[in-house]
Formats: sequence, structure tokens, C-alpha cells
Amino acid sequence: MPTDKNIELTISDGHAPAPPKAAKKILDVAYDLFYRRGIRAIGVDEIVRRAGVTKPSLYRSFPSKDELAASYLRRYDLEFWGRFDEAVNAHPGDPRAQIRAFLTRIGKRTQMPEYRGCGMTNAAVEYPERGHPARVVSEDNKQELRRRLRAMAAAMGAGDADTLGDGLLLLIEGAYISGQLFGLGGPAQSVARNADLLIEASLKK
Amino acid sequence: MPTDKNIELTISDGHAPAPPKAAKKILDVAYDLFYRRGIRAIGVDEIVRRAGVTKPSLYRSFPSKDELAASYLRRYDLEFWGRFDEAVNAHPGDPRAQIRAFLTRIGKRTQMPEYRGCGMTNAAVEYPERGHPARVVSEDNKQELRRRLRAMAAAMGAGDADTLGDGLLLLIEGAYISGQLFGLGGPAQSVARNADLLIEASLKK
DNA sequence: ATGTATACGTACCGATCGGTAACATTGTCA
DNA sequence: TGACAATGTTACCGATCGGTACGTATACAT
Repeated sequence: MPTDKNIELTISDGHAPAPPKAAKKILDVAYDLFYRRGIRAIGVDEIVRRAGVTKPSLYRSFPSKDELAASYLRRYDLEFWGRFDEAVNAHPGDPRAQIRAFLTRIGKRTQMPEYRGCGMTNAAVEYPERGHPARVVSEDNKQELRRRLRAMAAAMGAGDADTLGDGLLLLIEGAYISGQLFGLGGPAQSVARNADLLIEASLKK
Repeated sequence: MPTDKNIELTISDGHAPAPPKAAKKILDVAYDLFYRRGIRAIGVDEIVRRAGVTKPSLYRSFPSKDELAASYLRRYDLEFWGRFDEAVNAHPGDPRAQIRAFLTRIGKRTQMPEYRGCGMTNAAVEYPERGHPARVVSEDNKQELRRRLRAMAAAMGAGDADTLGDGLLLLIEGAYISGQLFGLGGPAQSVARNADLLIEASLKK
């Protein structure tokens, strides 16, 4: 068996076997197109064309378009937690400041032109069928996000930590969506402020 | 020109010219399929097949699939404001109770099995291209919702009414999305409680 | 030099996509 | 009965969909 299909591309470490370059180019292009224009809206032909490769190359590295979409989301997942942990690590031991930092960043991102929301959320909307490879990745990501937000709410000392954690999740998802619905000047720019108000109210109780 | 294309189907009043029946069946089926499974996921062939009509009938009443999708959303818009105004009319002069009633209802809807969120929001995710007929209807609906929420926040006497109105919108959109992402027991069930906390905090300031 | 493995390309598959041309049938009202 | 509008029937269009059979180029080991 050559290179495992449907496995995350690993950075070639030193003199390792060196993974196929076509697969990387394909995933790079797919990532960009899937995120910006949607998964269902993009055909495999356009992906291979813009990647400068051919269709068989795609299907040697990915078992199907659905699995390519799942791979796109797995990479998205990594980058998402990278951003999340960045905000967390910037304020050790201060969950409220961590949330504020993360949401401030989201609020800013939503005000960029052509903002297209969260790739995970969008994929789940595009694929409502349970068990779809892309949807599974998306659901796992959101479950984990919910778990961490609730844990942070508890660490803040909220009376009803689960409710506060869920409230923060609602605000975040709302920001992702309104960011792409309203564009500049939309409601998403107030996500950090509203979250802080909600936290304040939840701690007082 | 026979019957205007792309015009809302009006209920035949009395002995009026009686609008085409095929168009109604088509829109009924399209409404159900588009909402439950997504617009891009449904082909016109499946629509006409399940409606018991033929393709030419569809294209006699609707100029294109995109316009059929827009018609679906226009009907969705009507029903949405019907639900919204129901909550409003149930508590005249008490915007806070109006919001609570509306969000309680949303929270319950999100806990139904197979809940699929807001048709408007989903359509906007499926069609990021500006100017797409479906997206235009969706954006208009959300703009109006934002306007009304801000007005209600002002009527509550909030210090920063626009921020509160936007915060409520974020919670609502978050509920729509998490409803279909998490299913039963998800964060959306707490939307009314979180909104009330946010309102409380915003009035105190 | 030749085998072997790997990566890539050409050309193609059947199915479905959104949309249409041309004509037959039906029901309604005058 | 005649006119007309609405629907149905059948057959088709070019384009694109996701996916594949099969031959070729390159590299490395012996």
C-alpha cells in the first residue's frame, strides 16, 4: 500500500518518504474553494484544474469528494484550535480574559470583506444528513468547543456554568453567521461586548 | 402574458380567475425539500416528480430554479413574521415579554427531532454570492429582523439599545445553527434564559 | 540494464444538472 | 361550439457531476 488514503498529510520530517505533492496542492486549493464558495458549489474538476493536477491524482489521495471535504475540515479544525489556544495562552489562569480575547478576534474577523463564517458551521448546514463524513468532523469540533466553553464558564465561577457556556456558544455561532449575512457594520462586531455583559450577569447570580 | 411569473401565489378569493394548481403543488413540495435537505441538494427533477407534475409546468410558473428558491424563501418570510408577530401580539406594550415568548418558542422548536434551523440563514450559507435571488430575500429578512430587535431593545429602555438588539440577534442566529448542529439537549435550549440574562444586564447599565 | 514501485496523464464512463421545443389534452367560460 | 388558458407528454439539449480504466513517465535498487 503506497500512502494511506484519507490520512492527514504529515509534514515530511527530514528524509522521510516524502508524501505526494499533488495531494498537498489539491488540499490547499480545495480548502480555499470549499471555504469561500461552499463544498456543494465546487466540483472536483475545478479543484484539479486550479491545482494544476488531474482527477486521478485526486482520487489516489482521497477516496471521494466527501472525504476530501472531511480532510478540508480536519485541517480547519487544527487551525481553529490554534487560534483558540492562542487566545487561551495569552491569558493564563484568566478564563474571562481568554474568552474576551477570542471573541474580540472573532469580532474583528467578521468585519473583514468577503468574510464567510465558520467552515465547520457552513459544512453542517450544507450536509444535514447524519453520518456524512464532513458533518461528522463538524459535529465533533462543535461538541469539543461546547465542552471547553462550559469548562471555562465553570472556571469563572458562574452559578450556572453550563448555561453560560452554552450562551457563549450561541453568541459565537451567531457571530459566525451574521458575519457573512450582514458584512461590515453587522451585529457580529458586538459579540465581545455582549459576551462580557452576559458573563457579568452570570457571575452576579 | 398569462399569469405573472415569480409573483406570490394568492389565495383564490371566491370566483376569482383561480390560479394554476400545479404552481402551488410545486411550491409546496419545493418548500418542504428545500428546507429539510437544502436548496443545492435538491434537483428540479425530484421536485416535479414528488409534486406529480412535469418539468415544463415548473418552468411555466417559475423562471428558474433560483427564482423558485426565492419564492420558497418569500413564503418562509411570511410564515416567519407570522410567528414573530404572534409572540409580539401576545404581550402588547411589553417588549421584554415579547422577546421572551419568541425565544421560548424558538428554544422549543430547536429541540424537535430533525430540526433544520432557519431557512433564511441556511440559504444565505448555501449561496454566498451577492445578488443571488435567494440570498437577497434572506438578507432583507435579516435586516428587518435586526431593525425590529433594536427597536424593541430601545423600547425596553436599554442604555445601549443597538448593542442589546444585536446581542439578541446573535443569540437567535446561534440558536438556529446549534439547533441543527447539536440536536436534542444542545445549547439552543438555553437561548431564552441567556437572552433574559443579557437583557437584565443591559437594563442595569 | 532491467525490474519494481510510485506518481501522473489521457480519455472516458453513466448519471444528473438546469432548462426547452413541439404538440396533445383538458377544463372553463362565452 | 369555439376560443383560450393551463397542464400534460415526450423527447431532447449542452454542461457538469463524481468517479475510473488504462497507459505512461520517473526514480531507485539490484
